[in-house]
Amino acid sequence: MDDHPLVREWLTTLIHQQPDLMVCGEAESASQALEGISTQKPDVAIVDISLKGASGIELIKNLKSLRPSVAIIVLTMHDESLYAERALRAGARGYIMKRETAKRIIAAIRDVLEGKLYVSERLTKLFAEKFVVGQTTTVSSPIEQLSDRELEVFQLYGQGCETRQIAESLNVSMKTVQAYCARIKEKLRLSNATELLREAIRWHESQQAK
Amino acid sequence: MDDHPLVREWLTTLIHQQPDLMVCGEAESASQALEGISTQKPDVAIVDISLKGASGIELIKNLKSLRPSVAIIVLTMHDESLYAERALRAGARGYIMKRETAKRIIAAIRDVLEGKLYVSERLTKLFAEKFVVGQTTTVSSPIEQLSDRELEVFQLYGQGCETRQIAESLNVSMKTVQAYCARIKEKLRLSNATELLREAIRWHESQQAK
DNA sequence: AAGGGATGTAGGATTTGGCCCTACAACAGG
DNA sequence: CCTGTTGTAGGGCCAAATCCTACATCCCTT
Repeated sequence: MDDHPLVREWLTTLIHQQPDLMVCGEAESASQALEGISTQKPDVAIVDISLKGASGIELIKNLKSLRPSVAIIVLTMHDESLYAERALRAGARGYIMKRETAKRIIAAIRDVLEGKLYVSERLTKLFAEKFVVGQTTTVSSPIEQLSDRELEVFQLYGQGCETRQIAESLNVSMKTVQAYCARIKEKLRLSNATELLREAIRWHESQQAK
Repeated sequence: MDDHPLVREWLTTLIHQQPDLMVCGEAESASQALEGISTQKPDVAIVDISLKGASGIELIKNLKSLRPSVAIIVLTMHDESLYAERALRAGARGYIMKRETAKRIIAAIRDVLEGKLYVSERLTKLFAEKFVVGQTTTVSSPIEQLSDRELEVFQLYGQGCETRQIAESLNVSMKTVQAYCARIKEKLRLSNATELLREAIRWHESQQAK
């Protein structure tokens, strides 16, 4: 599932070229995906975590709880160092960036079908290191300290959303969003909404640039 | 040219399926693109404006000045309402979002090869309207339309000031600053304070970069 | 010269949203 | 088991955004 028809088309073609794989459905949005997965019962679901509306992490959690048997692969342009860990903790079995080659993607699908975890070599090492160290060190950016939900609202602010819109797109009350804001401000040591907004926008722009 | 091999692969395949079109090169970065275009002399260049390093708009300008005969199509995930105008003013002949279908993309290439401009219907209308309304004086950036005072507050917002501080440093009442805001929003077609702040910060950062 | 639009300035009224405090259930980890 | 973190949200207060209106200046055009 991906919200760019282009990428979906490409992926479908690619997978069809493999004798042992088959595409049983595509989806543009989270709800479509959930529906398709219910009726088609695939072994693997490939999702982008930058979907319209809310977060992909949330989607993964939903998928996982509704259809635990479906292995989820995240295919996205977002940088792995920030999202991979969250995605995997949320229940994904693979994380691959769009900048990887076709071969890799097929390899990832095969790995995951066999029950293995698929992540880049770089990440494997990083996880291993983190595991050994016990997470005490390596806080490169305070943004990593944000919880999933906090990060979501942070991102949405960065995209130019307002509190109301964020609340709507996450299906929670504005009060909740404001509570997240308070926690974000605490974690990032920001003193007011303007600063938060500024940081969110900066961060968003810098992500964009990658 | 695109920095996701995936998208490049897909595009190449797609174009090769057309009997009348041919891919003569790919590039991952701006410099590669300039080099490839110099040696291969294509009729059309398809570029993403979210490349590593500098701005894609800048790249378009460079391409345009170095190889005026190459028609440029922007293929990107960035929202047209924000970038299309800049891209076209910078010299591109087409703007299409990745979320469009393959057909559209091929159609865009054909249109541009024939010397036509390719933009979405929505944008066509928007441009037409803008044109009719006037604006004969080629405003390369709508920011140039701002009056002195308006620009001052815009800049101050971009630097991270808040309304109160701006009012103080200009020695006027907050009311006045708010009035400027209203006019800025009108001129830049922004609908609320958050958007204004976003644009101000963006603009500030981009000035910084120069 | 007169009239019209843009500009600098600001008040009033209303709504929205930010901010502080509190709360509570679920879950995770020590 | 207890404590901390996370997701969720209500109440109340007040600052700020929004909407409307106003008016003096200055510049441009008819």
